[in-house]
Amino acid sequence: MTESIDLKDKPFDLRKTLECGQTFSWNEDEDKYYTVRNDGVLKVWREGEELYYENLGGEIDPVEVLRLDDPLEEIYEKINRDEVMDKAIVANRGLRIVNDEFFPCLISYITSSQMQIQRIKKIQDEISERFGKELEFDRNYYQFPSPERLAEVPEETLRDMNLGYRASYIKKTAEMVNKGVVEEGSLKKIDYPKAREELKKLSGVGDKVADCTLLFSLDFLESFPIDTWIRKIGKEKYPGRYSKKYEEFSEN
DNA sequence: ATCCAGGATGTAT
DNA sequence: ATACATCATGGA
Repeated sequence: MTESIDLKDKPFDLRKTLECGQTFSWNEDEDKYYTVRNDGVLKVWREGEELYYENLGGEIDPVEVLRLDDPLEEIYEKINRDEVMDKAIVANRGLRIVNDEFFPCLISYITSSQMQIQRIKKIQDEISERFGKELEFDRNYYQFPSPERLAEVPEETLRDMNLGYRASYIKKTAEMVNKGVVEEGSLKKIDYPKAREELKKLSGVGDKVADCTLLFSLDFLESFPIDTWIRKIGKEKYPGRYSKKYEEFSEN
């Protein structure tokens, strides 16, 4: 059954949101985007001021996973403090922070170290197709594998997927999450600094990967990940606020 | 051929 | 605490 959401007075750019590189859990097929969660698939597409969506085998709420209720206009007003921010807002209007699943999000950002976005996406898809559960609806879909499943994949197999030195990080982290060393439910109950320290116990998880995981899958909107680009732009545009120390720069 | 891409880790200051 | 080399691999 197809349903729809009215996007009038609600800035939302579907393509920018799903292809800017914040999430690696969405794919495009026949002009519709889809994502797999649990045993279901959510498809979304836009026509004019309507966002249409369809659930297959589950009930995934697009408002939740695409954060459609975030008050973007209010946020724009609040952060529009200079010319630089104004340009950024205009150029990326309608780009929303997504709400991803914890484990796939975590693994994708461990993969992301020194990689290009399209490669991260490719590897994320390969992991799902090779190790994830297959779902059959109008066609075949693949879940991202559970921690339990990914933990039993040999490191050598991961290396064969051109993950390089990240193979051991992923292997170890999958094992740790599977053993419950770090647990999603617990992370959501503690505050940002503590959750961040917990995540950094995982192999291959440092400041940046921890912040991305916290922001995109655990609702910690106070997280401000600093990648090479943000660092570069920070140096250029905000020399006064810039700091070599990750946390200090992030807070400014 | 050389450099860089959504960084993290181990080791030496 | 901070600086540096090192870690695989693909693409420009």
